[in-house]
Amino acid sequence: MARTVTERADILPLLGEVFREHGFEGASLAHITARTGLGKGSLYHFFPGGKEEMAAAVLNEIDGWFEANVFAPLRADADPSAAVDDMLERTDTYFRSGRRVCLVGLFALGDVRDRFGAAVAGYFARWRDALAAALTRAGRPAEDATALAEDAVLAIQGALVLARALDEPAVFGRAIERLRGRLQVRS
Amino acid sequence: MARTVTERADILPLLGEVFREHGFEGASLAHITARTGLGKGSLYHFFPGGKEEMAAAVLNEIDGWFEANVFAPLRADADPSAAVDDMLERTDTYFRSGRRVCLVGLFALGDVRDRFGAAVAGYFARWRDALAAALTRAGRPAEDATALAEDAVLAIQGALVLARALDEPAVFGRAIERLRGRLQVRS
DNA sequence: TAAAGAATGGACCGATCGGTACAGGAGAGC
DNA sequence: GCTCTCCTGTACCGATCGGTCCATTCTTTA
Repeated sequence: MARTVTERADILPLLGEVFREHGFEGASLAHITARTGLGKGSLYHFFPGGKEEMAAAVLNEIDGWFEANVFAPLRADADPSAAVDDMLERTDTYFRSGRRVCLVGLFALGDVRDRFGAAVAGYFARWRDALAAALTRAGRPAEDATALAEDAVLAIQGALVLARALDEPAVFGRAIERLRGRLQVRS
Repeated sequence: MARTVTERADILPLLGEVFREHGFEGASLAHITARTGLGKGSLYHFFPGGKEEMAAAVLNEIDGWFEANVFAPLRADADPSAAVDDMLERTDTYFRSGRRVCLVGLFALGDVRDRFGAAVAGYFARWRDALAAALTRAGRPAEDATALAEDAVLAIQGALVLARALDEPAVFGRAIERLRGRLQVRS
């Protein structure tokens, strides 16, 4: 049989797309095989745990990307307010300016939250705390930093919901722009 | 056979619960019959269009509630800033202080958005516009009012996502509190 | 009290679900 | 060439899916 020299990591983005489009329950094996081009045999070879393991792997990959590209810089970058700006820019790019849904947020709303609860909660908690740390380092009082950080993370999620609900991606860009103003260090 | 003198309207809240818990795809007829106590015969008697008609009816009921209790007052109440306060309070009550998910937002994220696109978009658009109208009437410049309204609607949705993701309902209350400050008429 | 229509439960349908089993082809090492 | 491991497609499984159908029962009306 044809061998498709596929790496497990190569198909994670495709799996992510399927879960984003259909949710966990709606992402049937038929959808997954169609999108990835892999038969069930290959799929279960790479992910013996089935759909659950696939979703966990995708969540883990997303988490890793944000940890490396967003959270870590917020916590440790020499220039905290530049790190905040970078966060907004990378977030806008990642979510394709509001045309892409947040898989973690999607899972949070559904009943799969119970299955991936720790991963989902950890992702948002670390985002919020890393942003609060950056704002504190930038000179904000701790209390303001915490509130602002929570507000920013929540606004990003809400903007994704509203952009998709209204089928108006520009909503997301406007929200990011407002956040830029709100998170800026007051001079 | 036992007759359960049920009104169609009486089971809408139960249907809402099932859709909220499992999403559209996940809300199986088995779940629905279990929750409502109605057999498939009765269900299809009330909703000949099946699940799709059930979901549409639930969305319509939700929309009606918000239209009467939130949107209309925002547009026409004599005291616009009191209407804004009422909106926040009723929203907090409706979403059980962050313990309840927004079905419209949930549908917006999933692939069912395409099926109920008009209802979903209409709900959020009318919320945003009604709030903008109230803020304008309260003396805000039109541009500020529009931006503030969009930001508030989006923050409510995001707060619901984050509250559920972190399993921390208090997130919602804090978001509402911040909105109260942001939407207040500056004296 | 009899006929009509609304409401009801559940058997049943074909399709699809997630998952398993397995036979066999491709490539690496020898 | 041989073997051994890795990968692959697919036939198949029981369970469940949304939906149809119908005999039966209850309520209403006259």
